[in-house]
Amino acid sequence: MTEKSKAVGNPVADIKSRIDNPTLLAQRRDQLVQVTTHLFENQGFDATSVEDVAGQVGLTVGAIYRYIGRKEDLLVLILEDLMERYESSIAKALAGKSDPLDRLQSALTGYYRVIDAEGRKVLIAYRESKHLTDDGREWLKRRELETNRIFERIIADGIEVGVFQPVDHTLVTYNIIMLGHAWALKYWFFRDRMTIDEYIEKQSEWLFRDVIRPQAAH
Amino acid sequence: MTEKSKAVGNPVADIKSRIDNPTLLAQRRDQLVQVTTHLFENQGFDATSVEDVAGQVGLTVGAIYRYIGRKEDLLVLILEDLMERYESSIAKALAGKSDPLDRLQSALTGYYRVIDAEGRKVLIAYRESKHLTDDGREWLKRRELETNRIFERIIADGIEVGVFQPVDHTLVTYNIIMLGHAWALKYWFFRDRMTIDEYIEKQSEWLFRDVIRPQAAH
Amino acid sequence: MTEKSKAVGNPVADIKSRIDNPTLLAQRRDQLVQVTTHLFENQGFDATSVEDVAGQVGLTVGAIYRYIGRKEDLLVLILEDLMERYESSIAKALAGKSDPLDRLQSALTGYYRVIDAEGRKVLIAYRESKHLTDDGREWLKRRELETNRIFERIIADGIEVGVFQPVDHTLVTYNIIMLGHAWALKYWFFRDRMTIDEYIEKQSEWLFRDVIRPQAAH
Amino acid sequence: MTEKSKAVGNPVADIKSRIDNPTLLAQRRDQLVQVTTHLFENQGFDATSVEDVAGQVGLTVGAIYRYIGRKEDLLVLILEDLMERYESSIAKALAGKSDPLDRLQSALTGYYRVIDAEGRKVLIAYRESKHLTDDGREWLKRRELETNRIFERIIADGIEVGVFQPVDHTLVTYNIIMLGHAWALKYWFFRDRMTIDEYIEKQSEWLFRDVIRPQAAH
DNA sequence: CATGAATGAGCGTTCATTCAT
DNA sequence: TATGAATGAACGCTCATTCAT
Repeated sequence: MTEKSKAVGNPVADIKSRIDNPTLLAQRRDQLVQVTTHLFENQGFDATSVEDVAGQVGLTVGAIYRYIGRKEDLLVLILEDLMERYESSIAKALAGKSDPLDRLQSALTGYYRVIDAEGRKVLIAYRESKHLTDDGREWLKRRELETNRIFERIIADGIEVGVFQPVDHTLVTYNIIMLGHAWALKYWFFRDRMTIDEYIEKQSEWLFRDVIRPQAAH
Repeated sequence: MTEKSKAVGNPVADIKSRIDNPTLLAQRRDQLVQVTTHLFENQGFDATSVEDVAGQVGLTVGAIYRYIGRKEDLLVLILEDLMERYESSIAKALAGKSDPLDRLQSALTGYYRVIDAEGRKVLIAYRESKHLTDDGREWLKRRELETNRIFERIIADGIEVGVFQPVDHTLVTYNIIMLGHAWALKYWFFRDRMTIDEYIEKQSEWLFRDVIRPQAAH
Repeated sequence: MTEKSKAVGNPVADIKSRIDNPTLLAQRRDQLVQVTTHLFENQGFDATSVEDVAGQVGLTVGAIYRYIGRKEDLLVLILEDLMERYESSIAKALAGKSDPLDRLQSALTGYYRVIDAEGRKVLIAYRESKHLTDDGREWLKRRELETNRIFERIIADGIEVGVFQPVDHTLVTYNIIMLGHAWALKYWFFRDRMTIDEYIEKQSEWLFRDVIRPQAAH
Repeated sequence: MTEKSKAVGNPVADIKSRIDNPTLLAQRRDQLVQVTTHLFENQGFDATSVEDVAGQVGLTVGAIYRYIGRKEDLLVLILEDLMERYESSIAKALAGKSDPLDRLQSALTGYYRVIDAEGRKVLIAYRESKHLTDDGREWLKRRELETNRIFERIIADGIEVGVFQPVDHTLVTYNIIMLGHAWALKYWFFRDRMTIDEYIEKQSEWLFRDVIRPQAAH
C-alpha cells in the first residue's frame, strides 16, 4: 500500500508546460483556476470547450496549451487549489490553539468557511472527478484523506487526554466533513434558511454535544 | 405555491415514446434503467454514447429512440426509479409503526438501505443532474424534498408529543439525509471499514442520542 | 424523340400498391393527396416523415406502404392531381366556345383559377420536383407541355383565321403560363394587393392587348 | 415600418465565423458560394451533406464550420450573392442613362443577364428558401423588393414625365421580374429555342410595346 | 511566447422501409 | 387489410489537440 501510494505521482507536478518563466506560469494558472471554476460549475466540464476557456482568460487556444498539457489538467489545478485552501485555512485557524475542543471547533470553522467561499470547487470535485485519470483520482482521495487526518488527530488527542468521549474518530471525522460538504451540495436549500455562520454554529453544537465528556460525569 | 408546483411538469410523464404496447414500454425502460445506471456510473453521462446503451440492451440506436425522446430522458428514468425506491422502502419500513423513535429509526433504515443497494444512482444524481433541463432539475429537487418531508414530519410529531427534544427538525432531517448519501459518496472509504448495517447502527446511535428526551428530565 | 417519350413510363400507373379494391385505393390516395399537399407545402418534402403522413390520414406507416411504393410516389400523386385539375378546368371553360379570343380568355381563366385554388401544389411542383426520379421529371415536363399546347393551339388558330397578330405563340403561351404561376409563387406579395379575379382581369388586358388584330388596321 | 425593417436582422452579417483574417474569410466564403451553388442545384439542399461541401472545397467538415455557423448559412451566402449581382448589374447598366425607356430597357437587360449567368442561384432561391429561418425569409423578400423598386421607380418616373402610359407600375414590375425568372425556371424549355439575347429582345418588345405613349396620341 | 487555422473522429438524432404478427 | 416494432445508415455539428507561422 505504501508502495502503491508512492507509485501514484503528483498530477499537479506532472502537468506539462512549455513556459520557462515560473512567475508567469503561476500567474496564468491562477487565472485559469478562476475562470474554469466558474465555467465548469456553470456548464460542466464536458460542455466547456477549451475555446471557452481561452476566450475568458484572454488567450488563444494554442496559448492555453503552453500552460497545461491536457484539458483535464485544468481540473487538477482547481482541485489542488481547493485542497490547499483547506489546509491553509485550517492551519491558520489552529495556530496557537492547544485545547482539543477549541482546536476542533477552529478546524471545523476554517474548513467550513472554505466550503462556503469555494463551494463551486467543492461541487466540481463531486461532479467532475470522473474526468481525472485513475492516478488523478487516487491522488485526490489521498489529498482528501490528508486533510481529514487533521480532524482525526485532534479528536484522537482529545480522547487521549480525556476531554472527549471515546467515539469512533474516523466516523466522526467523516461526519464533520460531509456535513460541511452538505453546505455546498445543498446550498440551494440552505441559502434561504441560514448563513454559513449560523450553519457552523448549529452544526457544531449538534456535532460536539456528546463528543465532549459530560461535565456531570465528574 | 400549489400553482408553482403544478407549473413544473413531470419529466417522466413527458418522456416521448413511439411504443403503443405499455407492457413492452415499461419492460424496456426497466432494462434501460439497469443498463444506463451501470454505464453512467462507470463512464459518466457524456462519455456514454447512445450506441453504448443500445449495444448493452441488445437494440439498435433507432430502437432506443422509440422508448425515449432524448438521451437525457435516460437520466430522468434512473432518477425517478431511485426516488420511487426511497418512497416505497420507507413506506414499507413505516408500515404499522407508531412510536416516533421507532418510526424515525425505521425510516432511516429504509432510506439507508436503498442508498446501499442503489448507490450508483445516488452518485449519478449528484454528478449528472447538470444534464437535466431546468424543469428537470426543479422536479428532482421537489422529489427529494418530498422524501425528506417524511422525516421532518416524524421528527415534528415526536417533538409535539414530547418524545423528542425541540430540535431544528429541518436541519436534523438534512443531516440524516446527507449522512445517508455519504455512504454512497464515500463508499470507497467506508467499504473497507464497515457494512451498511454497522453504518446504520453507528449513525443512528450518533444521530438520535440527544433527539430523545433525556431521562434526567423525568 | 417519339421513342424517348414512349420509353418514359407513366409514374402514376407505375406506383406499386398491394390493395385489390380499386375504390378503396382511389379513395385513400385522394386522402393522401390532400394531407401531403399541406404537409409538403408547410414543411417541405424532406422534413415530412412518412409517420407524419400516416398520423394525418389516420393510418399506420405500414398501411401507407400498401397504397404507395415509395415516399416519392406521394409527390407524383399530388402533381398528377394538379395536372388533371388544369386539364379539366380548361376543358370545362372551353366547352362550347369557338371564338379564338373568347377561348383564350376562358382557358386562361380556367387555368388561373386552378392556380389560385391549388397554389400549394403549384409551389410543390416548383420546389420538390428534385425528388422525382429522372423519369418522373420527364413525365412532369411532358404533362406540363401537354397543357401548354392547348394555349398554343388556340393562339395558332387565332392567328390562322386572322383574329390574332402573328405573334410567337410559343413565347406568348409561356408568358401566360408563367404569369399564372406568378400568382402562386408570389402570393405573399399579391395577397394584400388584389383578388384572383382582379389579377385575371388585369393580366388578361395586358396580355391580350396586342394579340388582337387592332381594329384600326381594317 | 422603419422600425420593423430594422427589427429584422441581416442574416449575412449574423453568420458566425471563427476566422479572424477577413481576406481569408471572404475568399473561402466565395469558394463556398461557388461550390454549394452547383451542389444545391444538382442535388438539392437536403441531399447535399456538409461533407460533400467540405470535399468539394478541399477542407474538412470541421473547417467549414469555422466559416459558417450552420448549414443554412450556405444558402444565405448564395442568395446574398445573387441579390448583390442583381443590384450591381442594374446599377452598371443604368450608369449615365436618363431617358426612362432607355433606363427601363437597360435595367431589364442587366437583370435578365444576371438571371442567365446565375440561373442556378435563381432556382435555389425558389426551391430552397424553405430552409431559411423565418427572419431569413423575411430578409430575402425585403431584398427582392428592394431590387424590384428600382424598376418601379423608373416606370413611375416615366409616367410622371409623360413618356409612359399610366400603367399599374407594381404589376408591370412584377411581370418584368417574373418573365425574367421564367428564363431560369423554364430554362430546360427555352434552352433549345433561343439565346438569352433573343429572349431579352422578344420579351422587351412585348413588355414595352404599350408602356410607351403611342405616337398616334400626338 | 503567442496565434489561430485545420484536423478528424465521434456523437445525438432522424427516418424510409421492412416484416412478423 | 392493417399494425407497429425494428433496422441501420446517414447527417449536422462539436471540439481537443496540433503545428506552421
